[in-house]
Amino acid sequence: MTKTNPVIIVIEDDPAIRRFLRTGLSTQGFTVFEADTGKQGIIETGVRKPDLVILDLGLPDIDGVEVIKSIREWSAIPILILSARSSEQHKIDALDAGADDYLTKPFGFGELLARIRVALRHANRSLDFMQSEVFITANLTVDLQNRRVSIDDQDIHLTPIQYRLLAILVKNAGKVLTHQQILKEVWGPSYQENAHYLRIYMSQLRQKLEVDPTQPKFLLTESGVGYRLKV
Amino acid sequence: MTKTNPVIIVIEDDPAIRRFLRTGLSTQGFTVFEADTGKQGIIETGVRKPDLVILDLGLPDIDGVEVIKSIREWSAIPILILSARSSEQHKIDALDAGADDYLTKPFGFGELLARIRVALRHANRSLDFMQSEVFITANLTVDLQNRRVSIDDQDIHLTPIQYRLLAILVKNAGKVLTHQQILKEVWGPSYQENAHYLRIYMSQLRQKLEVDPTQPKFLLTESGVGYRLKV
DNA sequence: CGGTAGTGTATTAAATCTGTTATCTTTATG
DNA sequence: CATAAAGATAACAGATTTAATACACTACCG
Repeated sequence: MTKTNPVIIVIEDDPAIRRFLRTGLSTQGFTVFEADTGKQGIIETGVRKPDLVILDLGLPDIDGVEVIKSIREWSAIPILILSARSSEQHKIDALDAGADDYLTKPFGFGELLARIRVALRHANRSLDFMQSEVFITANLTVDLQNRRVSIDDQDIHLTPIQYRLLAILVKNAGKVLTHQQILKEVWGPSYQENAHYLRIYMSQLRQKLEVDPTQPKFLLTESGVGYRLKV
Repeated sequence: MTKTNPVIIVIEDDPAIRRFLRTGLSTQGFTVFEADTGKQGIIETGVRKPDLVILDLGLPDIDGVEVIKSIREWSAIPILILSARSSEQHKIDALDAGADDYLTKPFGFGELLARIRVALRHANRSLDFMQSEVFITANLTVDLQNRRVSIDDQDIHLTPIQYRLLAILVKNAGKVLTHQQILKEVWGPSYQENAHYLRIYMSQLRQKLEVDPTQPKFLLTESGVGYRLKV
């Protein structure tokens, strides 16, 4: 799992400011792409799918508000406005068109970074809900984020212990887990003696999840050792 | 009409500015509550559960950044900073502590409103990206933007707590929310013990929204864990 | 062949968790 | 300050989950 840098697109016609932003943001660990016109910026945004757009409102070709609207037609990417115009109506128009923040030139680079962090924070929060890594084998689906288990797209209700047991198996899918490990994780450290509870609940899980509980397809027994979830 | 106004808490020690904000925001359709100290503001926020907090950093009792952190310990409510201090470091500190925007006095009221709209937009977008801001299942419709709940196109009146409870479920539709999470979001951080309040209000919600409250179709119980709104 | 260790399944009582009603208190509002 | 709406609290009935017990089955080995 490699952590990739956040991607930022700078849409700005002034080469000096562009350069200032590029070098500054790069050293802060962002990957920066640039565009010097509104049209170009819209295209770049569509192609690169950045994490954030920094947009100068004073572009030569299109009005900045149109750029905002155009991006908002298909995306909720945070848009941060840079502008020399400090008139209130400009700010209101841009923000209502879908911009997330508005900075008036001249601005401090530290403040810009802080506001970028705010914007990325927002974006990540909404992303949290979407990206749910789901475990799938054959007809079984386990969604640990949403605490949801389904078989053939049909929701299966599990009791807390049954779920915890399945969850630890999913988290270690493919690996053999010893009775000890499972008991400690699911029931707590003081239950390590009662190994038969584990069999009871494993049986219940199989009844609910396996097509033929007597011939388990994924909830496998490793005799004398423990259990394993087949991938 | 079920529609209730968005609630804003103004934490500000200067009575003149407080009055200015109260009258201005009220005429714009917001319900405004006030606090003149940081401590009071934190308490009010916990009790009222507003949609947005407007916070003056120059409070007499506690440092504004501490107020931000205190609220952020339990809630993601948008916080908009008003401040006479225009120093960059102040802005960075506040934004990194968890504030969502920073306005320097003197500010235009129109810009304040626009930035409030941005903040509310963010809050409402937590799950549904740009698609319908309206949640629909079977005969139930929940419009978070307009705070409107209807069943078979018939408006249903919900009390504030009932609505917040439903709203948090809708925002996390499909996901299991623990009692703790719900209590924290709906009643505030100090109510995490009183899990039975949750049951009472869930019961009320079911009475109002489910066809057969004894056989819930979307307001599902996850015994021992929490509740979930079925998608 | 019998015994043993490891395993799977059914049953049930106890413990825990949940739903609902009723009542009292607080709050908003004219 | 009276009234209505909403919220807090207490009490109890009902449902679910868990723990505990019992018993059947298999494979392996002497």
